[in-house]
Amino acid sequence: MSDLSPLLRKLEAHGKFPKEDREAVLGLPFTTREVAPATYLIREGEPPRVCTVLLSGYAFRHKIVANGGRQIVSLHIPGEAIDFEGIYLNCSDHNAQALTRAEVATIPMAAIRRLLAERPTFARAVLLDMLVEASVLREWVTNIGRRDSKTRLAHLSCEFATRTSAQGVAGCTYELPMTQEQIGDALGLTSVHVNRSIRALESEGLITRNKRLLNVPDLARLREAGDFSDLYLHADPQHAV
Amino acid sequence: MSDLSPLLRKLEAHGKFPKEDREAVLGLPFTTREVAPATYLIREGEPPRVCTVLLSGYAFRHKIVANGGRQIVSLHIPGEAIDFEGIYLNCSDHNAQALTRAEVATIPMAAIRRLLAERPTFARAVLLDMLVEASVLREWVTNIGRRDSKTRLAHLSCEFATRTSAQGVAGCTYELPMTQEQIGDALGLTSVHVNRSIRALESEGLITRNKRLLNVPDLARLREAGDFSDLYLHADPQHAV
DNA sequence: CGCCCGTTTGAAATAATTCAACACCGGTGG
DNA sequence: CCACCGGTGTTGAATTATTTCAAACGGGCG
Repeated sequence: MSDLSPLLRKLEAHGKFPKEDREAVLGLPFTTREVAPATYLIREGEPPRVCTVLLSGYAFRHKIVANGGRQIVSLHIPGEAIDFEGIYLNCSDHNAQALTRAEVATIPMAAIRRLLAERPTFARAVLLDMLVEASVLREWVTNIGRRDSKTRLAHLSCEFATRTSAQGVAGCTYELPMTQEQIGDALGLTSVHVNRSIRALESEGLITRNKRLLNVPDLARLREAGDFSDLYLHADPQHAV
Repeated sequence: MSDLSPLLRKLEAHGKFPKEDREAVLGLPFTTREVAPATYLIREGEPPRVCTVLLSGYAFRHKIVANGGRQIVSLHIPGEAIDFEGIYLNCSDHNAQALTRAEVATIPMAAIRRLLAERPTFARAVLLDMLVEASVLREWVTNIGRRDSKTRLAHLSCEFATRTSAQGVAGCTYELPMTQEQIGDALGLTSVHVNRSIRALESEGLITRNKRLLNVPDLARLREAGDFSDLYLHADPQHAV
């Protein structure tokens, strides 16, 4: 049986919870289900009644623009709650879909709100999570707005490698479970250009590939190429007060 | 004498505070100062000891990339706190500067944290503010990643018009207090291209200008051109639970 | 085996940048 | 008072990055 421990692990990343908060999180009511790739988890415009947490697998959020284009605005790894905004906002401003086959838990939003009011450490962790999410979004704005395609791609690779390994999901060889079209939608590029950028990084020896299994022989060099600093991820516990 | 009422007004946008929270916010210790345009309010890498609130004037946050480019990641109007992330993160991941001459209040971060622990309505408003900020950032990612220059510019104009008029700062003729270079840095474009896009909007009759004073004769048309929906601003009190 | 989705590649078209020059305007100092 | 100055806005021409369109390829799966 699966439980909410991935969520707890994520929330405790910046500081361990006291016993009561720990138990309160693990004691939240929830149901789980297994979903196929591309299953919608949130739909823009709908009121969120439940909070969805990724227990395993990956997910992404996206928005659609007038000309039909799609922009992926965030990627999510196991342990992450993908709709904390539903806590106080009653209208979703974006969509979310599973990227891979995934196991998700759904928690009634009311239970989350109650915990927020009763358990200060939990409330703190949720706010902290939002602060970090905003920081990541600022970096995405910067990445898309001011870096060329190769740099953008290298940056995204570094971010993914860093986040997954911090959560113990993957090491320096990892699967980037996205099609090139999805990568393009995340970087504000077309899939064709993503393909050319990937091959450029490959030919420079910055990455090697075996279908979607990425290998980064020299992370330092890729970070250099991607203008990547992990400061914005605020993953270092020392960086939280 | 200026006080923190602009901050209170902003925090109360989604729901009035009870008397105690109200007084607690207005009773926060603070100092004010007048700053010139371009004055740095936050520097990347530095630990935030104080929380800076805009009482009047405008400000922006930005990040610098390896090739020297700058990306503006958010704009701020009176009443907004520009570094809530300092609440729990002890290292700034971006810079902030005044856009215009501005009056800013600085509040010791410790006082904010104390209030967060003691006044639930205040804590809720701060979390809500972060949720909305994240939503705006997602829209910026989308705007920069997937819309062409004219649409991007129209969108930014609509956002600015909507946000300022919601705070009672301006109406449908308003000053966009940015140079074309700054607009470019906000949209991921060059100043030259911003200029051409502005003139294109002008020639289509979507905006008229008198130096930096913008006039929008038909907001509905500009919204159409900018693929703008104000849903993501979550300004409607009904949208908050 | 054949089909479908995703990848790869080339060539042409387009959006945006770069570089350069000039106009404008408010402010400052002679 | 005028001349100059620096920052901003405007414009054109050349260049570059990225997109678009189209076609072929490959591999996994029914």
